[in-house]
Amino acid sequence: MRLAELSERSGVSTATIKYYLREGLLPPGRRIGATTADYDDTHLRRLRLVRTLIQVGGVPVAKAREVLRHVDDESLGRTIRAGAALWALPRLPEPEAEDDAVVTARAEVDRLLEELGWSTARELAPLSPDHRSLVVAVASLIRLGYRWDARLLAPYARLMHQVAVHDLDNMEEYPSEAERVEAAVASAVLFEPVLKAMHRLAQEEESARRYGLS
Amino acid sequence: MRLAELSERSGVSTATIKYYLREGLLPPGRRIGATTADYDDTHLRRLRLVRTLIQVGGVPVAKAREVLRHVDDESLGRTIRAGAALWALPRLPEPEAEDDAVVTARAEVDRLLEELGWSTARELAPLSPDHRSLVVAVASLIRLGYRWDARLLAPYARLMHQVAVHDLDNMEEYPSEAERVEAAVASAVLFEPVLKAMHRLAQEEESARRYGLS
DNA sequence: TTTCCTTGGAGAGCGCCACTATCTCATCAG
DNA sequence: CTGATGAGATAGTGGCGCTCTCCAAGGAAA
Repeated sequence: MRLAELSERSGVSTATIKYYLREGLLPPGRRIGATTADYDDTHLRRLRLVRTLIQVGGVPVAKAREVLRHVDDESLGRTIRAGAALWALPRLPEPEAEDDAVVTARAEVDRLLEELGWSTARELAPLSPDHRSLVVAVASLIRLGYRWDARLLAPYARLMHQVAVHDLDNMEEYPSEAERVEAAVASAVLFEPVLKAMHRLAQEEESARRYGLS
Repeated sequence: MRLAELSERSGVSTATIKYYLREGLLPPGRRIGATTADYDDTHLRRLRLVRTLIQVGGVPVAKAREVLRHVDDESLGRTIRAGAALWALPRLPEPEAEDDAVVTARAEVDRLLEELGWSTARELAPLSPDHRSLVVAVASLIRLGYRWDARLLAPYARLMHQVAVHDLDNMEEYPSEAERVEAAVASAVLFEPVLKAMHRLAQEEESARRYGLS
């Protein structure tokens, strides 16, 4: 199919598609003439993934390119490939300074991981952007005066572990390697809005049950 | 305290504080002279909340102003006040068109709520931005070819309900009304990064347990 | 063949947004 | 008196996701 058709089928303007091509988010079409290129379903699929990353996931274009580079890197094994792609997703900004809140937060997070027995997470702690994010978020809570210690955090973490078990069970359904890596990225990005929305709906529901709607 | 001290204690530049004052995110200080105003701990506390909303929560300035307006609205009862503040938080953009994916997603979400017995969420569905967000996110999943139906979503929703129960238990610890409303907002905004980070750490952990680190 | 529309490609521009720099003028401390 | 500091207002900056405009070369319709 040509650019115009790709645009029509995806609902993305040709100008934007050209932009994505330029930015390397979408591989170029197969050239079939000096002024024409041919796009296929893989382009359509990739375009939808790109739009999802950017519009739903709020992933900046530069980060999306990095993520997709890992997704396409066939030289890597499955776990590493998915891991690299996920680690390239954007997170909270670094803590500006190693202040008291950050130090306390780090200690609590470390204690939490120990209590949970998440040995891999503990080993990877210095490297993992997720570990850092967690520390930053907990530090913010502390700075606002909410005292969240490992004991309070642990039940949430255990619930998230259950969620992760579901995730991986679902992921294993997909037959090909590439689909599983893509599914890992898509679920990481799309699952957050889903969980977020469910979380707030659950809060509304539970709050209405406890206190009514007044 | 004066502006300079507020700036120093919060780590936010005086220029930025002036900007927040102008934008109405921070109430003006008590004027104690033609060229001086006095700020107190409530300003410091509010400033930290504003920074958290903007930097950690990624809430745009205009939205933050709206949220805070509800937080400060003493004419409302507790549930409505917290609800209004939470509903003012930003979400996924509206679906561009009511296409097949959106229709299917809406049906699945409605079925999910019924299956869960979340009657309040069902009543509020047409109004709730969270319901809409959930539909948009599920529609994206569908558009990407992942068939998530109510049966698959339900376990996640039940887990989120357990999380919400914890949230409200924790919230009840706070003595004053204002603190509880603020805590509701702060936990909605800060809890998402916490859950997100925990979710990804849990995925890494579980994935390493299943497949090793190779 | 001629005419006109479309294509790929590339640069510049736009609109939004969160600041940030600068300026003015009034104070107030030493 | 003087120099620093404060409040207030305006204009500017930098990043980002597009979007506009132009161009030369095809390719299709008459």
